[in-house]
Amino acid sequence: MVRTRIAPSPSGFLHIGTAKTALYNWLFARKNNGTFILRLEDTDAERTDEQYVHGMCEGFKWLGIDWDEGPPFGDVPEKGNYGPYRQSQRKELYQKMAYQLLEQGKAYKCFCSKESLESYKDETGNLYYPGFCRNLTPDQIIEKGNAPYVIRFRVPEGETIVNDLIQGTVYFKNSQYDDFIILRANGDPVFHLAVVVDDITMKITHVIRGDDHLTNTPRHIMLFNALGASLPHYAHHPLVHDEQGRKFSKRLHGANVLDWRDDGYLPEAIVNYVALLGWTSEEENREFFTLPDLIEHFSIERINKSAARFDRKKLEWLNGLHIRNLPVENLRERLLPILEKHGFNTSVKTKDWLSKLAQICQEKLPTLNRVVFLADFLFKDFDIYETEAEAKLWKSPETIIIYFKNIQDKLSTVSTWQHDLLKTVFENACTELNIKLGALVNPTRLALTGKSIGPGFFELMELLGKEKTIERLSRAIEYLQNKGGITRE
RNA sequence: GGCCCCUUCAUCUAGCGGUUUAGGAUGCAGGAUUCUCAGUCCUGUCACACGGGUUCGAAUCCCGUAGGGGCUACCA
Repeated sequence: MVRTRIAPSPSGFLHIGTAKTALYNWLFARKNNGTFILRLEDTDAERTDEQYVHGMCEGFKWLGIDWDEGPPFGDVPEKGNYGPYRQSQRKELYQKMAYQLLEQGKAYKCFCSKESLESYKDETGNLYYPGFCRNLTPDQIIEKGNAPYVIRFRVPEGETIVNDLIQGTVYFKNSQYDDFIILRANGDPVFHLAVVVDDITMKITHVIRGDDHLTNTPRHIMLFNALGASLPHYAHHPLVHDEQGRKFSKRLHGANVLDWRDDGYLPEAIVNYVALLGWTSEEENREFFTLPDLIEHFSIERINKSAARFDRKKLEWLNGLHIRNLPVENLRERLLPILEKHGFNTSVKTKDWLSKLAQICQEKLPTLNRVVFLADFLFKDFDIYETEAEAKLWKSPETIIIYFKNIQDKLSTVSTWQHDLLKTVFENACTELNIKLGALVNPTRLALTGKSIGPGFFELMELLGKEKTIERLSRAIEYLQNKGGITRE
């Protein structure tokens, strides 16, 4: 039975890198009918904040990464039989294990204060615990009385081998690790102990995580061995870099997964893109994957060893692809909150009307938010015409006025306001005026929408409605007459 | 600094000793379609970090060099 986990520290929002790790763990579990566990590594009370806990869970939910076992979230109570799933609630367990190691002589009490150790560094200038308390006699320990102490792990001699599913076999000399602390003076566990104890007790079979943990893994393996537990399989994947090739800083927009939601990206696209950042399908040249597709094709063997840069442009392309892949009704529902957020009242429109809106915008949307630009004129009147377009399309106001009056007359007699019929009306007008369709459509688009670009013209006019169309034509004619007057002076 | 990992077009990558004039995608440039934009289709642009080996033969294996990243806390 495969059991994987994502173990974030709730000291910030859901980082894109954490999302990648979560996704890989989730995919691997789903692929193997295993269990995916969410565990919060909140042993550092200083840095933990409930709002981050909430943001992370919300982020996972948004991405579609659900957990089979994990702490309570919102209305959902704790799930799973290996809880609690917050390290802050498992302190006694860690202490028990630490003292077990202490009794077995695999760990020892260290009475050195942090300050007193500051001057001890290795040849290279790094702090390195010289082992002052490593061989204290029982009498010496009794002498210390109630002096505060930490528990340090007695790092054994020899070497530790990491057999990694992605990195291969990596050798580490134990001598490069000093006797690290496993239990702090205040009784809190340190990350390494907590991780190992949890992975043991939660019966984790596969630890998939960022390769920033690769050099921590020997410590973990030594602890597993000391605790007499068998090792999980390890898979260390490369980190996600920003567009400059550097570590994806938390301060950067986009580091927070929910930034993408706010920017109008689909969770499907984020998941697809992030999966591709360091993994390829065995199916060559395929890039479009839904979550079920990913479950079907995912394999650890095809994860790369080199770090990948984040590329917004490619994400945007993929996002457009996923938007176009959505059934129109689905797209409509996703567009509604965005429209509402911009103050457009969608409740006065029919479902059918809104579906048509989604349909005429669908192939033009790189992001959902773009709908605001493409369709704002359908919800509110505008006060200015796009300047450049006006200069280009309404170069000779007198002529345009003639066009507009002509088409306005014809439109006012149309009884079935439907795009195909409207097109015919325009075609007739063009024949009559002896101009090409574009020569009439483009200036009219500016009159109706205030812009030179937008959805298909006849479709847009259908949604605008007869009354608004006639009204905006009148407004444009009036505007052009005034303008013409000024130029004549 | 030490230890560990990485290095194919601008970017994500395929490639796992001969099938490679190194393939795909994004981007960029151009063309076609067209009521604008977009989409779609077509064409073009662009790479094996460097230096040594091994081999009949290397992007693929080995060793150096350079560059990038990670770890090096009573953070995780």
